[in-house]
This record gives sequence, structure tokens and C-alpha cells, in this order.
Amino acid sequence: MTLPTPLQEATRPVLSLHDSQRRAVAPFTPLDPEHVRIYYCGPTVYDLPHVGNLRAMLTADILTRVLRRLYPRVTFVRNITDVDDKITARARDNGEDIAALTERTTAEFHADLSAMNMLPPDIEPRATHNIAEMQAMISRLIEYGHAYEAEGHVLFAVASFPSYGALSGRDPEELVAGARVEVAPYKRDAGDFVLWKPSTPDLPGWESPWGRGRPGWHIECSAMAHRYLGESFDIHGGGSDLLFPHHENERAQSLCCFPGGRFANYWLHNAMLLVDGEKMSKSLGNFLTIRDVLARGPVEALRLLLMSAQYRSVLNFTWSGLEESRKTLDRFYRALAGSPESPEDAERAPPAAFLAALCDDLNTPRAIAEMHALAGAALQGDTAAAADLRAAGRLIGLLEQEPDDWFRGEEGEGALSAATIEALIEERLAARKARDFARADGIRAELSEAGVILEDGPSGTTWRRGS
RNA sequence: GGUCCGGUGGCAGAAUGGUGAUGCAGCGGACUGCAAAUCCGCGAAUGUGGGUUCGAUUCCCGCCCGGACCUCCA
Repeated sequence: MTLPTPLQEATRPVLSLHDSQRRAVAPFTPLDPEHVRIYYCGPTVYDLPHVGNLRAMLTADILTRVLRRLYPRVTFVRNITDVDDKITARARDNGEDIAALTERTTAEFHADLSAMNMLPPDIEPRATHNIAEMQAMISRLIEYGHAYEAEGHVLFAVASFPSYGALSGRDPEELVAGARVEVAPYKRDAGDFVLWKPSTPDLPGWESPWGRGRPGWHIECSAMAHRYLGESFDIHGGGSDLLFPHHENERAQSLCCFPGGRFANYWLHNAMLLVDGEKMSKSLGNFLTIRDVLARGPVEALRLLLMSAQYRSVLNFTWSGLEESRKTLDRFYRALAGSPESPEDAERAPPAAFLAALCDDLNTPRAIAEMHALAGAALQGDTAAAADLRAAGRLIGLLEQEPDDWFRGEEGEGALSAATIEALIEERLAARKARDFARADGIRAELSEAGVILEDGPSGTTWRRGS
């Protein structure tokens, strides 16, 4: 008998999440237990996504996978920002049409995330398809006295919102004092930010009550979150670099526009991915695209690497870390190899200790430690442990290949074919029978040179690709 | 400069007011024609100075070090 999916209330473990606004880990209580609603800030589509970007995407992926296990219905919304000055600039540099650029990079984003075994969002709105919603919000903010027009711009008046700064823990007074950027003369307060800005004829723009223009960045997410999730929803997430100003501003706009709502009930922020101790970012130029990494290691190794630290800790990307993750998966797959998946395994519930670790603010390192314990037992012949390991992996998007495919599947360029390898194994077997160990060892060395490792076991010789 | 987060064995990375997981690497052994894998065993850590406490790695303060953010946009 298998557990129902998702879990019934009585058997549901408590999920705790760190909420940036509370600045504490708190038990997660959905507004509606029958329908959990999440919003994540998606990419601005002008370039390939890099592994730093991937961290927020993976955190969202793990979170939604866990929530789907716990609750009957989850709606996950992640937007595509397809209007932005960086897009306009890139299109100009490339000599490419803006629409062509955003179409192309959106497709690349989808392809890369799909390659990473990320579950797609339920709804993926595009900014350019939601201009009317943004304009409606802006009109309302003006009507309510939270926004004003100035020189063709519409600005949000931070002074009109007493709790501005409450999310990111900033004092509005200090924000003004600490402003290091030249403040536009038409702003009432240095902290005021643009909701709508005028577009010259060569820039993308839409007609509006304030003239032809384009939206500010922050209003997009507020409008799309409202359209698809309502005035109050459960979780809003993104990278810690979005906490201020982006999320602070979203919150201000949304709460001022819909004073009866609560906007996001929990705010999740993942720490940055570092390279050589510095944030991986486009502007620093120290980024690796997802494709760069997948050219050198399997998808699951990259997923595991990104899960090797809890999402709120910074994680330093290294190639040796990728290699270590690959080796960990080698062991896990070895543990599975002895216990083929049975039909009923597909419905098997992930083990309680594993799920409990994930429910503790997505503690993936602890969850992985549980997988190590299961792998150890499975290697000792415990088939139930192997099935548990498989169920655990499936929940977080790992161990989804056949062990043989994992060990033999990555035939790189110039690699020996399986047929060639097996012919050499036959030849070696004959040599061993004839007790010609020099020849047998010669073949082993030859294959080793080509990245193929032989393993003589009780049931014959097996091989794998490795280092 | 301001705000926030963090500093755990060689490395990655959990946890905790009362003898600090897990993995990688290393070392010894078993197994193996040789290997690989697996198994058994070993060594190895709480940045620093104070304070609170019977007891602090954990709580508080200072210091040092690292990272992130500081608003149309380097």
C-alpha cells in the first residue's frame, strides 16, 4: 500500500521556511491549504542564463517539488521580463530586432532549464503581455496619492508608504542620506522610483495616459503577481540581490494599490553563487553559462552541486565541486544498480527523514546526508533502502537515469564506442583465461587511457566511463 | 561609510547550552592474478578577545576576515 500523493493533512510534516521580512524561520501556513500560490522573479531575456541565475531557479524548483508533495494544488508563477533597457541595448549592439532577441533568448532559457530537469512554472507571464495591468495599477496609485507625474515619468512616492523599508530592513531616512547616485531633479524624494517612463520614438513604448512610454522594472512583477495570484499569495522568491530595491518596491506598490491585501505572506531569498569568492554576475564578467558547465559534467552533478549548500548560504562554484558531486552520484547509482526499479516503486513515498530535512527550510545538505545513509544500506543489499533512495532522488530531480546509462552514457567526442569497449573486454577475458595477464593488464591500461574503467565482479566484467 | 549575512577537520558541508553529522581527500587492513568497486578501521575542526552560565562551538559585546545590498542602474 502506498501513501497518497500528496500527503493528507494528518501525515503532512511541518514545512518551515525562512521569511526575509520576519528575518526568521517560521512554520509555513498557506493562506489556502487547498491551493498554495508562489511567485518568483524570472529572467530578463537578453542573454543566456548562467549558473548564478540557476540558483534561484533551482531553489524554486525544490520548493515547488516539496510543496507539491505536501499540498493538493500548487500554482507557481514565474515571469519573463521581455522589456528592459538592457534588452534594447543588446538588440542594438547585435543589430537584432528586439522581438527576435527576446524570442531567441526565451527559447534558450527554456531549453537550458529543461535540460537542468527543472519543472516548468504553471504560468509564465510576459511583461509585454501585461502592460494594461501595469497601467491600471499605476493609475490607481496616482489616484490614491502614492504616485505622481513628473516630466513624462510616473514615480512612486516612498514617503506616502510608512512601512517602506520594512521588508529589506532599511531606514528610509538613511536611504536618502546614503544615496550615492545622482538623484533625478524631478523626484520628490531620492528614494522615489519609476513606475512609467517616457520612450523616444526609437525605443519600445506603449500609449498611456502619461504619453507613450514603457514600464519601470518593479511594476511588472507587481502587476503579474496580482493578475495571476491575487492581492494576497503565499510565497514570493528570488535572489538576495533582488531584496532591495526590487522586492521592497514591489511590496510598496502592491500594498498601496491593494490596501486590503497582504501581497506576499513569505519572502524567500537565496544567497548568491560565487566564483573565486565573488558573486557570479554578468556585469563582473565572471559567469559560466549553463551550457559551459554541462559541457563538462552531467546535469545531475550540477543539480547536486547546487544543492550541496543550503540555499541561504553562499556557494562557491568550482570544477572540483562538480567532480565531487559526480562521484557522489556514482556511489548513489551503484547503490541502485543492485536493485532494479519495480513498478510499485514509482508510487513510493520519499522516506520520512529525507522529507523532514527538506521541510526544515529546504535543508538539502541534510537531505543528501540521508541519501548517503540509504546508499550505504542499499550497497549492503537492502533493497528497501535502494527503493527509498530512488524515491528520495526522484523528489529532488536526481537519480532519474538507469544506472547503466549514468555510467556508460556520456560518450564524449573521440571516446571509444560501447562496441569497441566490449570487444576489448572479450579479448581481455580470453587473455585472462589463458593466464596471459600481461596482455589482460595491457587492455585495462589501454581502456583506462581512454577513460574507461573496468570492474571484474562475480557476474563478469563491467565497465564505466570515469576518471 | 551604512545595513545585513557568514567564519566548523586538508576540502565541501550539517547540527547543537552538556563528549561536533555526512561526503570527498589521506592513512592502515580485508577482498582482488592486477585493478575498480565494496567493506572494516584510523587520524583530523568550531577565526579572535572578553562576558553570561555548573558548562558555549551554540547566547551577548568588541575585534579581525569574507560576502551581499545601498534605488533609472557602475
